[in-house]
Amino acid sequence: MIQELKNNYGHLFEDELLEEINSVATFKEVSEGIELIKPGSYIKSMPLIISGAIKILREDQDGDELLLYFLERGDTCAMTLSCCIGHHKSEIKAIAETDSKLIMIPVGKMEEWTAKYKSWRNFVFESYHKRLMEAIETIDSIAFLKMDERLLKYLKDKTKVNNDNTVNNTHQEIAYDLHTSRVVISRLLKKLEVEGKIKLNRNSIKIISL
Amino acid sequence: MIQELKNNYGHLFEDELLEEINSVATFKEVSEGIELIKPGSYIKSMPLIISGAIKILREDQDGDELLLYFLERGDTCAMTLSCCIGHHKSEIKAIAETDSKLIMIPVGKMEEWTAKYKSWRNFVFESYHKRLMEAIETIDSIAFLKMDERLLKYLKDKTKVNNDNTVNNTHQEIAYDLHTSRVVISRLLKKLEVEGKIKLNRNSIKIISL
DNA sequence: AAACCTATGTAACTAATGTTACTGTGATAG
DNA sequence: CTATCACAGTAACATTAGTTACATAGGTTT
Repeated sequence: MIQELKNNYGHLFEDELLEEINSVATFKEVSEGIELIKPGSYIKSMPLIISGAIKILREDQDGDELLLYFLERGDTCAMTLSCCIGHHKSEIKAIAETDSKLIMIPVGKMEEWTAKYKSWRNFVFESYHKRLMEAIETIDSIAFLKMDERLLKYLKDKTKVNNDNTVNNTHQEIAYDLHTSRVVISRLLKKLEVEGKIKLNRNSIKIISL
Repeated sequence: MIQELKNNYGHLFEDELLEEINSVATFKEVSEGIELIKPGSYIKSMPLIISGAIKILREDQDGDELLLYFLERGDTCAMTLSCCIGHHKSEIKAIAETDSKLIMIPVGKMEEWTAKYKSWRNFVFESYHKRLMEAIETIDSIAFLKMDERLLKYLKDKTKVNNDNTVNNTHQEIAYDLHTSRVVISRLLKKLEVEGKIKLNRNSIKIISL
């Protein structure tokens, strides 16, 4: 694990901290589709993402969903941070977007390290900043963009986090993420196909040029 | 200023920190409508809010606006925090919603205090958490609510932060905050009036029961 | 191959929101 | 007093998004 840590977080944390992480953290591999965090649950450890991608969703009372953002290599979950520190319940849902490798840090250490290591504090603050910006970017999308533009942005984001120019999702799955209906997504995707920007297949969408 | 500090932040910070704040911070009074932060600007000091309320807005390229949330007594601006620490530009706009009293803390001290005072760290983390939650609540509103429900929520929030059950805004101003058009707001407000929930006047809306 | 399931395509319709255009009204400056 | 202006009311229409309903296509199971 220490090697994974050094490769991915070596430029951020000093050796002493890397050693500490190595001695208390546990390594975790998750498969695509695994639910990591449920809304309403308490969280006992904080993930550092080594590889893969995690999808962060908001869920309302009726179970309606909305994609907030993706976490990638080098990221951590700001919601988890604040839940841990403030002992709040989780307000979001996290699902492995792809097979992913994580390093799980026990809650107790985090507090300790914010006092002890400047690099850790910076990492935590930077994480909060990034997440707040992602949340605001999501607000921008919903508030200022129309559904066709949101769909385009979604496809772009997907190809980026999956590092694959084929999006392996059904129209229904996309509709859930964007909080709209399957018919709307099918309609707009068809429009994009007619425009030559994508090629539609069963269970997948080949991106040609966005 | 020390008295204002103790009254409003005494339960959060230890005496030593209160003294430090008192010795380096400056007191600032702003009138309703004053723009405190422009998008794109760099920020040199961080506000602790003593009284009043600050409106935080997002602005897109076209100058279209959207209300994100309000800051009140005891709050600080998480965007400012992360801008200061990460030396990013401001991504938001802040306007005094009411006449407000602020204590401005120079950027340099913040970093220092996060190492030195546990209470300060907790305050900063708690602020981030609150702001992230507010941003997500805003996402909920836009994504899951229809315009009439958003308007109701807006009126409720307004009466709360202003501590006044008359909302002193034109329909156009409300339309800007909710990123819609004046006609839409007039239409929905009229509906609320017919339902007996509000009383419309020129430049103001009397809340009867929401 | 028949039966079945899931995903997608599409038409027709409804609902919500946004736009344009015009009217009326209260406040106020000259 | 009246000209002007900002604000609000409302109708008519356009656009976008959501809904219902059904057809078809591809893949799987039996």
